[in-house]
Amino acid sequence: MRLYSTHSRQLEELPASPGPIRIYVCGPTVYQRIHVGNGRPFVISMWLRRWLRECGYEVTLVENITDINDKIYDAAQGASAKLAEDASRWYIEDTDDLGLGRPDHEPKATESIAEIINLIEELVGRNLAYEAEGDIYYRVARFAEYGRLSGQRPDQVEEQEPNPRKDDPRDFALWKATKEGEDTSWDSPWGRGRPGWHIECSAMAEKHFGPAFEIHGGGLDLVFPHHENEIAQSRGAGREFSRLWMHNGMLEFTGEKMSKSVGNVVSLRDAIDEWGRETLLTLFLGAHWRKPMDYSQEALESARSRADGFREVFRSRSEEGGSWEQLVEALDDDFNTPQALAVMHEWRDHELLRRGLDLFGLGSLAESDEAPPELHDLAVRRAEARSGGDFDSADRLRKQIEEAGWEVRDVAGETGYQLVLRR
RNA sequence: GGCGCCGUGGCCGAGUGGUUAGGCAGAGGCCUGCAAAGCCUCGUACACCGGUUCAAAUCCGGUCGGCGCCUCCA
Repeated sequence: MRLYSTHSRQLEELPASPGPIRIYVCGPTVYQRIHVGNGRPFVISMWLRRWLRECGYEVTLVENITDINDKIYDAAQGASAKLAEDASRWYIEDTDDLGLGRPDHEPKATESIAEIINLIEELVGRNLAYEAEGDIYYRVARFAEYGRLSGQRPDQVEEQEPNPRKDDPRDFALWKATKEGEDTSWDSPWGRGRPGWHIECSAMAEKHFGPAFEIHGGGLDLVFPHHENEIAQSRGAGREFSRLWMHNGMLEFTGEKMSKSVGNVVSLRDAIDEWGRETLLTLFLGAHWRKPMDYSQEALESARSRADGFREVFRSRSEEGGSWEQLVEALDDDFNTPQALAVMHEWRDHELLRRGLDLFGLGSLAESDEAPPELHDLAVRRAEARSGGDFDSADRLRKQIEEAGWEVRDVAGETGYQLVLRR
């Protein structure tokens, strides 16, 4: 199987299966309900894990929850521990409702403080980091590879607000001394404080995988500085770190990135409640993981129609044709889910299609809806009315059935019928 | 300004040198008491300008446009 890596900017062949594939994905910073865009790396990584296991790999998926962050302090107003805990729970609840299962491990930054401090000490010991008034900063200029992942050259990075504690404006914080208004902090060799934004991922990846692993994932917007800094920390400390970098494209809302800072967000919770998990997953499936994805009314309606189309297949006769190999071909080529979706649309073999949909958590589309007995009574009465030529009664009965949320369809034969739940 | 991704028929979206993508929407037809569903038929698309080639959506160069990142971001 081949996957595109941001680092090499080309497709890379995965080691042959069977073999271990360790995947670390950057999960969300939790300070409110996550939005649909935050759900994309979760969905993609869960699908990828299923597919790699299908291919015979031994996959371990670690997806962190960052529960220490400036945003949390800002949003919590003195109750950051509580907010982080609540928001972590919302995240689990909302992604659970996608029906794709859970990653193998979901470490939290707050549960990895010891590892974080150890790693920082090591970086200080290697003279890659320095202390300044209780803060610890990474010395970017000392790490020759800095900028390799993002293609940024350190001297071209725009200068930010000057921070007098930094030797160099490009240096980034590994540890921040506690400031007023911050209600969560830990002891460290440099006094009370808390980790900077990037160090937790380096520490947690190593905690679960050791010095090297196969795949690191996350949103495209994390390439710089987040992942660049992770590389600086981990490789600076002598670890090989990730071999392949997968960055998923952003969700767009009227041509603009869906982002909390832009304010054009739809929560995953609302999206699931309004459209259902099947429509949402079908929408995700129709966009290649590396490309931007349009989240719009039209796109959702189209996805819903596609999902309904699969339901229809299971309502008609199963027919031979199509092969699993078609799906393998699509997914082995950079995990091309839009191609996989196109392939499945051609399948009329129930068993084959169900297996394909199952892979993406859409096996529920194969399940038929069982109408309540009273609707069957109405449908039978309608069929009788029809065969007796009483079409006024038949139409009235059909309307009654529709009002109950179901659709009655005639099936070959005078009294045959099918009841279908309207969605 | 720097780094990167991308521009395919009404819309979404595969496709990296020659062969049908697929879906959604739409039109016509078959079927049907009428419907619904299904099935059949219908679109000759690849931003623009050059170049390479027997052959280019696909390779090369340029132009225009969109999007992301450049220390809050999935």
